Amino acid sequence: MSAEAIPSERQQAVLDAVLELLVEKGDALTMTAVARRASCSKETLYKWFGDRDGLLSETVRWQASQVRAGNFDAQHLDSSALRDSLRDFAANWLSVISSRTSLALNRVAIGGAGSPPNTLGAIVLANGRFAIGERLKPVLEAGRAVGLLHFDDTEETFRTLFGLVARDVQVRLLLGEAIELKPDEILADAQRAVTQFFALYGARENPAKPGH
Amino acid sequence: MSAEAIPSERQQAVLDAVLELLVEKGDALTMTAVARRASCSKETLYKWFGDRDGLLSETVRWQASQVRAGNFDAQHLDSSALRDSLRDFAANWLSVISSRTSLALNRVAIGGAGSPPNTLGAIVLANGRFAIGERLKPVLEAGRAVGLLHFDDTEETFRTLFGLVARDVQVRLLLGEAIELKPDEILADAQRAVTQFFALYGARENPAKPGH
DNA sequence: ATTCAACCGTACCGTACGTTACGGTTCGGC
DNA sequence: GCCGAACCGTAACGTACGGTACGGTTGAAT
Repeated sequence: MSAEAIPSERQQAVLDAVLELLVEKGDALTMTAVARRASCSKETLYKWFGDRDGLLSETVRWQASQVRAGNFDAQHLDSSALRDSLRDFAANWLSVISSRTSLALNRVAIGGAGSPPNTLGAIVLANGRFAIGERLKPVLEAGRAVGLLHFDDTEETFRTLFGLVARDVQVRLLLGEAIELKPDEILADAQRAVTQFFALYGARENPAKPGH
Repeated sequence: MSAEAIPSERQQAVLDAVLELLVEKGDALTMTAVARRASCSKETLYKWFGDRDGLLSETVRWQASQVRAGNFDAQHLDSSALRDSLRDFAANWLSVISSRTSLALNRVAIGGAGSPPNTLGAIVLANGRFAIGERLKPVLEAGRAVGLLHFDDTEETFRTLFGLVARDVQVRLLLGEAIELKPDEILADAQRAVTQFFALYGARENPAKPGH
């Protein structure tokens, strides 16, 4: 597979097997185990993906292609619509970073990010943090255009929103703490983050009252 | 070494060698390389630290014992003193999580956090995220006691401050992005985080004007 | 001077994994 | 029905590493 090609159905099945094993075994994933789980030969793995790193890279892209959340349209943008969009984004982001597959992929990417070439880390960043940023910035700027938000630097503003949403959750999960996020907790957390975000960047009329 | 003992000077030299190699080689650290770098025998390594995991655990504790920042006293607590304390905390925390040694240790801990027993991840969390929380909470509560801060849940409040300080920096660094944080940038970032924090939790007189 | 414990350097063992090679099988095209 | 490509299952190779064993050396206590 070249870096741009879409994996065939058979190849997708292999990549799903990789995801399964990554969740189960963590970085102790072996090519033999992948071949056995996917009922394919190791020779095929190497023909399709080049080497172990290529297989993992393709797995990252495959998983990323599955979590693209719905787009946010900038139509009928009043305050509550913007708040809803941001809340949905935050909730989606929280459930992604706390999903077992995302955690497993981030772990192997981080574990291998020590010494170059650091292919996995770059791919994860491009498909995770930066992809979400590019999808959200138009929403923030649309909110600013209609006077609902006040800020200068879109990138900086997004980073603050990112911090308010993720807080210490991602690092704690990556380090193995067993945090269970139920759907309603995720929604409440997302709501809190958005409320705080509007307290910082929202239009000044109707000052928010954060704190609990 | 038992889990509680203080390493001897010779042992500290070994642990420093581990830190060096961890920064250089990442998770590809081998016992042979440690022995060679530290000019000691592998037999001694195993006698002192039990096994590879024990060596890494002791290294985490050793590094953590070196980054304890100065305590914050709650005397003469006016608004600017509290802001300074929080800013110093934030700046210290940013420089710690962006240091090469901390990054290397977090990477190996995260890489091994996939499958139990996850000793390293727990140790890193206890000495990092949770230790900093326990040291900062008294400051927040002292600020609340004198009416400078308004909040209900100390833990929740700290987590928000954590998010405002770290934002996406830690994850991006862990994934291998080459972000250089100069001291003045760290200080400016810390200042921004504290300003935003006071906008959310500060006393209502003198409303802050965040955004840049 | 002797003893003894700690330690260094190195050789060694078992194992596990990435990668390659090969024989057998399936299946679409002719 | 035949051919060739793609693929499966497995065996094999080379290497690298964690962990152990052992002889030699130092240095302090007696």
